[in-house]
Amino acid sequence: MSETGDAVPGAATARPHGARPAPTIYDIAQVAGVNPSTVSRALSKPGRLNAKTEKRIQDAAKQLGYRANPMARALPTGRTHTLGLILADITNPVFFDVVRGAERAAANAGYTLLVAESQESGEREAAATERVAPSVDGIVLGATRLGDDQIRALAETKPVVVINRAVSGVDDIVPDLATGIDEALDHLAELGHTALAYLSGPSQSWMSRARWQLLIERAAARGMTIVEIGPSSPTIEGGREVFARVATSGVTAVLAYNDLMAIGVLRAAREQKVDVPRSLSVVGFDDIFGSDFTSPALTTVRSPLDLVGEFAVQRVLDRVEAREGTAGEGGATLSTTLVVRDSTGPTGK
Amino acid sequence: MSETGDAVPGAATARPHGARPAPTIYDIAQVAGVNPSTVSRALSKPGRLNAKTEKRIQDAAKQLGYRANPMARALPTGRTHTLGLILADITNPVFFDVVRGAERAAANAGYTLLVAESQESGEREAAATERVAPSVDGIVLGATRLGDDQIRALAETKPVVVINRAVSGVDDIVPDLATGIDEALDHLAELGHTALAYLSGPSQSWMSRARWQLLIERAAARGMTIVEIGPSSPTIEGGREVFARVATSGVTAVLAYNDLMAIGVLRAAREQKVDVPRSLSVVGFDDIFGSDFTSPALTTVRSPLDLVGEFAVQRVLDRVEAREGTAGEGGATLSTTLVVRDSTGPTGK
DNA sequence: TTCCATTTGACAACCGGTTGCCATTCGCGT
DNA sequence: ACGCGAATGGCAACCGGTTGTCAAATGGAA
Repeated sequence: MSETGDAVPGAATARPHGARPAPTIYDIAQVAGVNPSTVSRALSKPGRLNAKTEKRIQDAAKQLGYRANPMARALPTGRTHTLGLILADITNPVFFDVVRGAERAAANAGYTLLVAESQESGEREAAATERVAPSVDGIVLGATRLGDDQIRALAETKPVVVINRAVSGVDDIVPDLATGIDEALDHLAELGHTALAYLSGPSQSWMSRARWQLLIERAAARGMTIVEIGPSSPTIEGGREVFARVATSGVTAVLAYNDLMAIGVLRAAREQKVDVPRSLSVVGFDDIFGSDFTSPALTTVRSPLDLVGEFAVQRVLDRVEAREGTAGEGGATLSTTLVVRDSTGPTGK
Repeated sequence: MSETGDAVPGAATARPHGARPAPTIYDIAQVAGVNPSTVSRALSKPGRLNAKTEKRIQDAAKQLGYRANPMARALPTGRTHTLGLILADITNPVFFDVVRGAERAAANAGYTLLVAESQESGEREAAATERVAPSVDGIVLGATRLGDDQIRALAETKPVVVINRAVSGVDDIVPDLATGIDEALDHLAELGHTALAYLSGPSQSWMSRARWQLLIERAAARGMTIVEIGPSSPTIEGGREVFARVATSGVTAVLAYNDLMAIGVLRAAREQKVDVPRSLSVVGFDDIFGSDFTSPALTTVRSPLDLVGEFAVQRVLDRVEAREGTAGEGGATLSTTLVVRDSTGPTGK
């Protein structure tokens, strides 16, 4: 007889929060009159057991309000059903959609998302990664400050997918920049622009360099000229600061590394009484939240960031579950597009 | 000698990902020549052991690159060192700072944050909560769709703190609305406004009602009149839709339930050629990211959302660690303030 | 040197599941 | 009615820590 949960001797059940302990498979086993291992099988491998027995167990589980203890399950299996998402800065609007897409994909697969922030610091990021790594099955790294070697080392530990960056030997999800850049250049060409400037972001930014590379290449193909101005801080302030150099560069249109910088340019232009888009066309990248609040509303190259998050999670999951996944294989579905708003217009000439 | 990370002896068992198994206290015990339990004590209760032994063990741990397995630790102790943050909508900019503040507070305390999103659906939220609850020590609930009873039931299971809402019997962190509202009304009064309108959000929104209650009370005290227009969707679209009713209501200033709605009003006003602030002053709530991108830039009542997140986590932690915490006790440090920008001005009269 | 009070650290049980192995039972064909 | 193979479910070990108990070792005092 000896009751299971009640008269536990030494335990004294001095629970932290005074709640009664959650039911376990042992409780269910007792109610259903079977062995705990049978309960485990009934719950995790439907069909393995006699239908009647299985039903009896499931009824008991339901009746007791049973919820499997994830920790207990993770211990022998090594699988936590949790994924880590590590971001340089949660408040950076670029990541909003990434987080949402990732969260959704994870939830759909029955996984939970652990979000950690590195506050733009390499050390903190390393610390955050170390803290998160042991309790997740896989990791999505966004705008990481980690070095290639650190990332590769991590990737040998568990499945890792990098977003918006490429690290040789590590999976990545990067939207296809070419489509959006082509559209943007075509758009500017149509409006008569031939002399462009690129306002580059931080010099270490993989994405800033990638955009710049593609821009020179594609601008050249169209017979347009383009100069790089920067690098500078990828913020509103950064954009504002380089405005003077834009104004004196003689270009009629600028593409900023990101929307924040583009907004900075817009502001500086307004302060200097430079008319956008009449005297200067401005194009951003990312289409972050709020980029249509500005006046003029910002024309920008939109990345499907929610899909980036979603695909990144799917890719990690493919690896975790050892299936030959091809989530988001080929940038086709991850193409970027130009969102034309009011910050671009015909050249003043 | 023996370099740190290199010759880790790992047994190279066929792991899912091919990685060598993480070192355990058993490995350390073997290296240090002691019993595993001794290792456990050396690592978790410094001082309990002979200094020499302790050092030897710690050296071995360092050499092996030991990281405690959180699951294994959580199993006997019941403490996961993880906190759950459940939000209705991660992409709602109002939560950005909450997430950041919460993440920081959690990280500082050595805790990890588990973020889940309910996608504005009560069912999904219940599901998300159920999924998250077993693996966290406490929960912060933001903009929840759960009923009071559900929340109370959850709160009996583990420490719960609700933000931006009050549920009797459950801890909450709500900024002090009065300070900001007083400032806003004083500001409008100074500008000559006497007839105001409040654009209310969803009728079930606790926060929308709370703001409205305070507004009538404080407006009356100043001899101002105020009418409620709404309820409507707390979005840009929602704000735009009620603009017609604002225009015909005869008021000279509106306070919108949140910035998104205020921005909607700004847009509709521009479309209708209504000059803001000359013909109409507009005040928002929250000071979300991007609310200064608009033109005119939005005057808004700012809530210290990062502190809300931070205090909520601290409060949960106080309960989790059973200390008599008083984090954020008294709204003093959580006062709201008016951010005056360009959407408010003297009445046209 | 002897004896006792303290340290120190080993043993083993336990947290709540999972899973390989094996004995039993069942159903079926003949 | 009998024999056989497959279906079923019990047993026990294990995942990696934590912790109560207790014996051994240590040190100090007499």
